[in-house]
Amino acid sequence: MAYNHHEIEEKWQKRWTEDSLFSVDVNKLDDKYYVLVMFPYPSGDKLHMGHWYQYGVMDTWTRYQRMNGKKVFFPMGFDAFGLPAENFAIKHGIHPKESTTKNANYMMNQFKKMGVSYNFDYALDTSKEDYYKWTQWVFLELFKNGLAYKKEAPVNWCNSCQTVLANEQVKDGACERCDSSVIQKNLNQWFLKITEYADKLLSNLDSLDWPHKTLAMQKHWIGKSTGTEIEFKVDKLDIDFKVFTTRPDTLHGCTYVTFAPEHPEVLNFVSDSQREAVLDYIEQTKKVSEVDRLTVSDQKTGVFTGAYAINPINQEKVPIWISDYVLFSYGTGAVMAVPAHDERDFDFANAFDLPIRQVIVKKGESEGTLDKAFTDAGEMIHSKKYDGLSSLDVKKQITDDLQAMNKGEAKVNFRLRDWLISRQRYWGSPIPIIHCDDCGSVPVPEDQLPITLPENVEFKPMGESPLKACDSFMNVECPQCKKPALREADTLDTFMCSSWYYLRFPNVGNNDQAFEQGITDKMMPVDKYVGGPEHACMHLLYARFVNMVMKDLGHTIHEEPFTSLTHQGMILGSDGQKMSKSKGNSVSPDGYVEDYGSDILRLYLCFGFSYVDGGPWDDSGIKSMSKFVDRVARLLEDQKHVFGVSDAFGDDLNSDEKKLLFVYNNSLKGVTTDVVKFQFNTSIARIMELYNAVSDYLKAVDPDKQNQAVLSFVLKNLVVILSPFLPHICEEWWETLGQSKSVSLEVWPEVNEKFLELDEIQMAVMINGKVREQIKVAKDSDDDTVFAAAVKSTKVQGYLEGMNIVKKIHVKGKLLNLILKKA
RNA sequence: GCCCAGGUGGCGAAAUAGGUAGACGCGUUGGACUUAAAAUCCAAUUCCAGCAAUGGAGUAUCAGUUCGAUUCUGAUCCUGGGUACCA
Repeated sequence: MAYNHHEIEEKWQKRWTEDSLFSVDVNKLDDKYYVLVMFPYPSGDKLHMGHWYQYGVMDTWTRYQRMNGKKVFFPMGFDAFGLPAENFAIKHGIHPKESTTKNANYMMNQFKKMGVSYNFDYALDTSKEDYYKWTQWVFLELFKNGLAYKKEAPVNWCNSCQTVLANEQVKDGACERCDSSVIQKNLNQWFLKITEYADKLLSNLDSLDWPHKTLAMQKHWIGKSTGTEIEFKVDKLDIDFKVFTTRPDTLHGCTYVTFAPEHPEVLNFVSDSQREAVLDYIEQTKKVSEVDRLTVSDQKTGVFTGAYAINPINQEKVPIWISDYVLFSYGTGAVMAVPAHDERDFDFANAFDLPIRQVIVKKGESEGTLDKAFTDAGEMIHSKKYDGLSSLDVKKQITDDLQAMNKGEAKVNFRLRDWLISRQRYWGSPIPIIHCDDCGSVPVPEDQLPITLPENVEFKPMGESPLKACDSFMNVECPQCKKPALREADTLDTFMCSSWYYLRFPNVGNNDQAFEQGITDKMMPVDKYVGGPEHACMHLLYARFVNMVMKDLGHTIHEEPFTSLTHQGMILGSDGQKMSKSKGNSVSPDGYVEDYGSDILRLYLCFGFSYVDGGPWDDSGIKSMSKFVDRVARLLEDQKHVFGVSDAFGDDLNSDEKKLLFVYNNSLKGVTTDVVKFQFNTSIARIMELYNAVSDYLKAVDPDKQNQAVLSFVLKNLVVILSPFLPHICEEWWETLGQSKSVSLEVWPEVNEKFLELDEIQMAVMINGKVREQIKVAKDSDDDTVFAAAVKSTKVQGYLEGMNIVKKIHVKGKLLNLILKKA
């Protein structure tokens, strides 16, 4: 049963398409099972080994689900807008539309050659008008409901990409895409109010079947913190300001107040004598922030403003400073400094000789000199009426008291910031807004969508959107007052495209709506979503947000888009480093597909790694996959004669046959439970055990005594079980064995527990916790029987000599442990 | 610094409601077949000692709980991921 992988791959791919074997019609699909793998970017690198790992192995998983009766919807598309195509265009002078279309077509072809069972009828491309028309619609829905707004704000600017970035797209102060350093710029940009959904984004996490790690990352990224907002007054001036603190219990220990340097209020109370120093410092931080305000240093800097604040709890007058350790963008941009109980305040107070007053001590201890801030809870001191109380209780009391005085209230703050979606780049969806001098930002009427991206544009990055230079695009009339107006020139962050694509898939081809509620409510949520962990705080957060908004606007009934999430691991270069062109360690799958075939590469990717971990690429194992498949092929060839025989066998089985059926059922059980858990490596190990058992049986039993019915049964099912892992080869085998229907239409076999119960079991005999002997006993033997069997062994007797048995521990079916002591 | 994972043979990895550590595979070694090689088949393979039977050690390190710990508890070290003054 030798095979030519080129021929059979082509043959079966063609057959699958002709017979529409994996096609579904979402209109007729009830009780759906929506499987989605994060769609790729159509880059010039085509499908690389990582893609194969992600898409090939997930296809196996999906084929398995289908054979288990799931009515699978498994679409695929391209996240085609984005910087790489644009940069490629700038470098080589090929239009992004041309290069992405070419790459997408090529990659789609690769998918087909891979033999994946996608619903190709539902493919989409985010850079095509029939898709981005609706991305623009999604934006307008947000805009019309007050969730999109434009504001002047300090934003992250990547000089190399010549565009702004959302907070999530900045990693360690560097651009997530190109790794060059990010600076701050004040610009007027579009934001989406994701912060309005912070609470729901956080609380819903508990209901998701997602990796613990990812939930933790999102939780941390959202960063909810519960505290108190306290109103201070500037001494001698009619200025009030608020500070946010999670430790209102330390309010009596506040010995100064610090403002962020860019806080506009500062200029209203700075004293004349300090004005110059303050302005200097503000200038200085502007410069520093452009270099690396990101690096945390213990060396605190700051300047006294000459003004004083009045602490509302005790009317105490404390100095107001400015320092860059206070962030303008978080809380109120000003903090009450309690050096005794906050590490940053402590460092600052020491640097500038400010007083440190301890107001909490460890319970039962008295006040001492602090060599660092005491941040734990404890017992109140120097806090007037609160003295002696537990600081934990005082948090609430003091907040209540402040509220009664109208000087404060409980407040929740989030670390999450609004999502910046403007990009000063060409290759993205235009933002459907028209700027009119009289009417302001006017949404493009829905019937005018899509705002088509013009093709004849000079798209060299110049710090502002290339569309700005395209007069025919820019000049329009205002939809409201009909006066001349200008289009928004920025394009949408590509994360906007991928934030709703799962809603579009079941609706591909619908030209009247982004998604039809009847279909969407039926098809959503995605039952299994798979993709890389690098999207934990970007795509996965944005998608949840957009879906939530769509639900609140009544377009869908599901609040969470992805019920269950799994991250595949990453295939690294053989040097253990992330594969990249610049490191020269990337590995192409194409050569292996050519030499061994798509099935063998897929099998190796399943077997050689644990799926969620990934690991360095090493091709020394791929040959062994090929050898294994050859062995199975030879076995089937040798046993060809049994396939004409009925596979019905009776109860009259000898021990060899029972043994074979034990391994068969045990392997099947293992594969059945492991595949759903993404443990493809152990699944294949179980199948190899089955092969070994068959081969042992054939060696142990004379050919004329071999039970052909049992063999026929086991071998047929071996092909069935292998088929999700080797889709083409198994189809070919299945056909050769005389089957007329596709093997992928077979129902996954059921485990027969009867054969997993053995009459006689092997047990370990331990002496003082060490395994010394193996005995065989009937199953369900009681303590005495097992003990009797154990002491029959001369080896055990040797250990017992001159010893007393102190204790016997019998774990049924597993072991007997004898605890001995010298007599 | 903080948070979260993880550390098991020469290698990829299995096994955790506490119960025979190393399944399955790679590699290596020996053997069969062959004029020879490849392919295939058989056997061995955690380490140390021993011809062997066998004995001892062993799941990052050190303690602890237990008849019994890769699994539970505490401390330490290392690797990876996240985060970076969030008040």
